[in-house]
Amino acid sequence: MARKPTSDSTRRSEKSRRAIYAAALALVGEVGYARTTIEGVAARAGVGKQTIYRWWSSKADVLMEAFLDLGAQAAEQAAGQDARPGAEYAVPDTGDLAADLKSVLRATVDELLDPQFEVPARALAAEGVVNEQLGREFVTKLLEPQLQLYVQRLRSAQDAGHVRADVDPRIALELFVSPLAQRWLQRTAPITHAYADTLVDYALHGIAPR
Amino acid sequence: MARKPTSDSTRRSEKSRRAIYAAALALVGEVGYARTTIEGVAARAGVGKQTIYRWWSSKADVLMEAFLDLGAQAAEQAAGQDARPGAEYAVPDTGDLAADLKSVLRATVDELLDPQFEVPARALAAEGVVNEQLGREFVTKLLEPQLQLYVQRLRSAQDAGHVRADVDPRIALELFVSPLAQRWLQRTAPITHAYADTLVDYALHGIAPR
Amino acid sequence: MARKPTSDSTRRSEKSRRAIYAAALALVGEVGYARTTIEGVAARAGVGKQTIYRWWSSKADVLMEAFLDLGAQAAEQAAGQDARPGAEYAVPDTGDLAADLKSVLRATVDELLDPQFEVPARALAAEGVVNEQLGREFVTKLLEPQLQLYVQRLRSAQDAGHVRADVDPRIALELFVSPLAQRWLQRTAPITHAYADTLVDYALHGIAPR
Amino acid sequence: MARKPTSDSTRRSEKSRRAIYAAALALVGEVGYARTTIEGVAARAGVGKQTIYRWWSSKADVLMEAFLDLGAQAAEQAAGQDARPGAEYAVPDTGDLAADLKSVLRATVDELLDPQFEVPARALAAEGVVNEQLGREFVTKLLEPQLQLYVQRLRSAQDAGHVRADVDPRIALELFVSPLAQRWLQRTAPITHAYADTLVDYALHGIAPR
DNA sequence: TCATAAGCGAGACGGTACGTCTGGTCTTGCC
DNA sequence: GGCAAGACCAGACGTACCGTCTCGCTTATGA
Repeated sequence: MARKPTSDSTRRSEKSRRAIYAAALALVGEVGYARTTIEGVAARAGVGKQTIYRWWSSKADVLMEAFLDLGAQAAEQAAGQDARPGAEYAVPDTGDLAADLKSVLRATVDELLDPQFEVPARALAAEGVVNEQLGREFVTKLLEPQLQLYVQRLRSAQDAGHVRADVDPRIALELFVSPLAQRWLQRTAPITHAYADTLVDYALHGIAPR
Repeated sequence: MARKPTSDSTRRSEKSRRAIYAAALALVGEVGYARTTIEGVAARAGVGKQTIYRWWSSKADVLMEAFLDLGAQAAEQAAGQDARPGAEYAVPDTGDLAADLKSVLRATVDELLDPQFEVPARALAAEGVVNEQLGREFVTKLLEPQLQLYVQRLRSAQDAGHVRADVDPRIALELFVSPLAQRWLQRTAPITHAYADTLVDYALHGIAPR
Repeated sequence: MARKPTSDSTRRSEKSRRAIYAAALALVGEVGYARTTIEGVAARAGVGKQTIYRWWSSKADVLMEAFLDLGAQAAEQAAGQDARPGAEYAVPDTGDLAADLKSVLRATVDELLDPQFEVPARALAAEGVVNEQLGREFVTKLLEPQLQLYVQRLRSAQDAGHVRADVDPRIALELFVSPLAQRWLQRTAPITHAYADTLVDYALHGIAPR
Repeated sequence: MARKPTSDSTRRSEKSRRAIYAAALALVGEVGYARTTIEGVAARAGVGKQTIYRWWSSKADVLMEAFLDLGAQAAEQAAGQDARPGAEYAVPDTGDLAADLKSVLRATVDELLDPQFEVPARALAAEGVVNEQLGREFVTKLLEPQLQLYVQRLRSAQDAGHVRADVDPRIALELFVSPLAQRWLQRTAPITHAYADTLVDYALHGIAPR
């Protein structure tokens, strides 16, 4: 997404890059996405505006990379050795599918409620709704890798006979992930651990009488 | 949301109001939400800027009312007598829950893919993600009334013994509605009638072996 | 010169206009022409940039009008009744041509050495050297009207037989005016009352033996 | 004016110097002084910006040296042996002062009308009006040496009794040189051979009846 | 003869100002 | 008093250059 035709990127200032990420995330957190401006980011980062325009094509683009970087850094910290970006954690596989899914979904609830994560994530998600290019990048780089972890766990559950063989795992995971996502994105209702548990139970056994 | 303290509203120009709605929807459709400006709407509607600021507080606010008006008009056309805004249709109740849900969900798929609907809806949804006040209004006035139709149908199904009594209908409906919403909002995957059907089946019977 | 296509100028803010003139002249006096910026003028005048760009096409244009206004105001003050702009004073006509010319030329020397006049005048003159359009306006509106006063006095002297009839007054005046102008503009040598007197004497009687 | 403390100047690239002069003169001729930029000169000369900043302190400085170099080269071509910079030619001395002055003044008219000379000369003159340091250098290096040629010729005329002994030659020459200079600089009126002749005649014999 | 230091092309950097665009407010007639 | 029109103050936009600062590369001694 970045407009990097000019760069051999050798001479790029690492210090500026980090300062810009930090400033962008801080400003979005403080005044929101709409009132975050490139000028503001540049001023806060102690950087010329051109240094931003040289490497990124838009405010959304800067924030996206800042957010990806934030995730990458968090991952590095969490597992110094296991730093494959974008696939930081796997869904646990204890053999108890319901428990494993609930555990991860509860962690997701906690993350979605963490203000430090929430504001930039919301800003990116909103921009992605309206800006197809950025939306697809958001999905490809952030969302889908997370969802694939569920796909893996569900496949393993199919092998163990805990999920029907004719079920498509990529669709199945949406039964409990999407409701959470929609409640968060659109604020249709509060999200809690109990709610997460309920979603998993309903998704596994359906709502019709057995 | 509108800032109507000034107005006596008696003298308000109906012609201007309709022209503003039309201009706002047209511009959003043509150039997208971000590049739609109050100035542009005013110019296109042949209206002074102040006439917009007098009755609405923001670009999002204008678009929201324009969109609600669009829905209301569509409803009036569809059913001259049954014009209760926001609750135009009920989910059909033929006794076959799966068929009824699939039928409505398929209609929703069609609507989400209609470009005339898609662009302003997407714009409003995006703004709502980031702007809590507008988001809540969007949910209250547009989304939740639609969802309550499913709640009614699910309650009726519970009465008929087709849905377990201990199931919360408000959560249950999210199993098939939210995945569709998320695929549309975030473009994680395409939405089709077949997909809608699958969601209903999975939601009713779960993904675990019976 | 101003780019006034938009304006009916009825609604133009007189207060802003005067504030802009004052700010422009003050800034040019304080930091020089090159370091005077439109942004600076706007800020100092407490005015939006667009209000400047709406009525003037360039920094030079603003300064030119500010300078003309300054002259007009000075003239109004000097002679409340005799406020014909651009032709404020006539060269005196006492019958003694040499004395009359020396008197006016000495006054010009004083004006050229007045810092309040010098800095903006120099800035305009410099811009006019390089910018033909502005240069011509400068000459037409400021310089030539002044020079025509000398033409009138020289014609009167011709009638009185104090200047040869075959002499072109428009050229003749340059013999004493242009040397002063060049010394001032290009700083080739200092300008004094004595120098002014010498120029008049040389011009009247030539440098060749009589 | 150049900031040469760093340099040992032995290692200086002659090729770059010439390329910079050529690029500067070409650009000033093509787009004018204001729109000539150091970056543009560097790019056109195929030179790094630092190579310019290393040897010159400003745009005006570069152009001044380029212009001096242009004059020096012209002089070298005109007289391979007589290449004293800045004092290439003397005013001819045929004994007929009027004829000698007219001849040189006519040549000056031709030079001032030569576009190749005019644009950079105008740019330098304009800068000099506003920038005292450069203005003085311009006068010292270019203008005054030329004027001194007239001083010499007028002294010789005084010796021959063709100019009054009490006349200051440095002032006298301005009677015919400055009008020409002002007409050129400020475009107050056209300059022609006939005009030059008239100036000489008026200056020699005055405008008063003899 | 070869390291070594200067000049060099290139271009990223922190800045400033440009001229444009829009936001939201205010003012002026018209209806 | 609502309205169309549009001037006003404010300030962000994305661009162009400023003058400084590395970066490797070439080149020309001088140890």
